[in-house]
Amino acid sequence: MSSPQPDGQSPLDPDRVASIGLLLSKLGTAVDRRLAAALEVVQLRPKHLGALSVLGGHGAVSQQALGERLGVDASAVVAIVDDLEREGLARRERDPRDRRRHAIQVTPAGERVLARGYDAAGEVDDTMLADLTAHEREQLLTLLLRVAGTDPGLDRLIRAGAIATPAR
Amino acid sequence: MSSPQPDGQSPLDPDRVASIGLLLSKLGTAVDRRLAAALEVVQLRPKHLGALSVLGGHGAVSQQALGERLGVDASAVVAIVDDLEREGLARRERDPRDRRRHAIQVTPAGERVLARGYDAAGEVDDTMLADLTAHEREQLLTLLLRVAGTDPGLDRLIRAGAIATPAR
DNA sequence: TATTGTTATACTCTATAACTATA
DNA sequence: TATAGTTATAGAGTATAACAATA
Repeated sequence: MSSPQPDGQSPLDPDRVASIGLLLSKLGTAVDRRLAAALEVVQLRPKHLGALSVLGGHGAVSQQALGERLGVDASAVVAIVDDLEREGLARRERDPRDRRRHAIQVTPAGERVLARGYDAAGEVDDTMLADLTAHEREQLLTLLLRVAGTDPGLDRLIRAGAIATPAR
Repeated sequence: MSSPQPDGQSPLDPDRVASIGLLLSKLGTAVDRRLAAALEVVQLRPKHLGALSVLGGHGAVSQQALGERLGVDASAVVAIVDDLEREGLARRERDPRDRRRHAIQVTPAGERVLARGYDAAGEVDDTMLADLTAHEREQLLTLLLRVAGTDPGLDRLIRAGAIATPAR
């Protein structure tokens, strides 16, 4: 093995420097895996949590609007809402003022599942951020939000509430 | 348009708190998209850059070892090495001491493409981290590395060199 | 004509199981 | 028997185009 560093410092080759982008990419997939596992108890997938999260709170939303906020294609929204409706977590209702539109409503059951989904996301945070102090978490969040702000799609997603959970 | 916020400028609801995990997940996919786009000029996909990065420097590596370090399945390694070999970026050679094993070697062309891949990753970093000072980048990297350290698979990946690029 | 939702399709990525050749 | 590599296959995610209903 290569010589390890004394404390939590990185054992990276000093001639090389880490790419934060590559690290974010790998961290993202690791989080996805953990999140998917944590959501299994609620029989939800990450995309459903994202959709419920954006829908929750905001009254009725069209599928078009939901897709824009989530940054996913309209055809993908159909599949997601199909799933939510089949599980009784959301309802499609025709918008009487524009009968092309569906107004998606989260059901009370959907709100309850959403709350449990938030718990699952909180567990993932607590597990992965266990070594960080509250101050460090705050620092990390602030920096990540600033990075996300440089990406219009991410910015929209965040403003739409896709990463917000109720204060605990 | 009966949303509580007047326009798209709404900050986060004070009654809700952002999940760093959810944010990391979304950031990861955003980075993936940008990285994939930046790598198109080299006709490389992110997974190929990851493989070349782990292979580069470490002489000959078996596909088994490569898969473990990348955290991907052996069958996926076959496809990746197939791609690299077809493009002349790596070679499979039988290990004479155990003829079941392949020793994967990066070719000089592979090293050149790897260098350009690193450039692409650097561009993604520079774009997404443009608003951060050098000190803040350092802070962010340190925090992210500590978070990654809590995940055995990520830790292995990082130690194998999957996120390292040459110092610039 | 344009827009909303829908369906069909295709391509990528990932994971699993079965097969082969070597050990 | 066990291991390294390979192949086939199935599932989920994502993106595009074509279509029906409605505006």
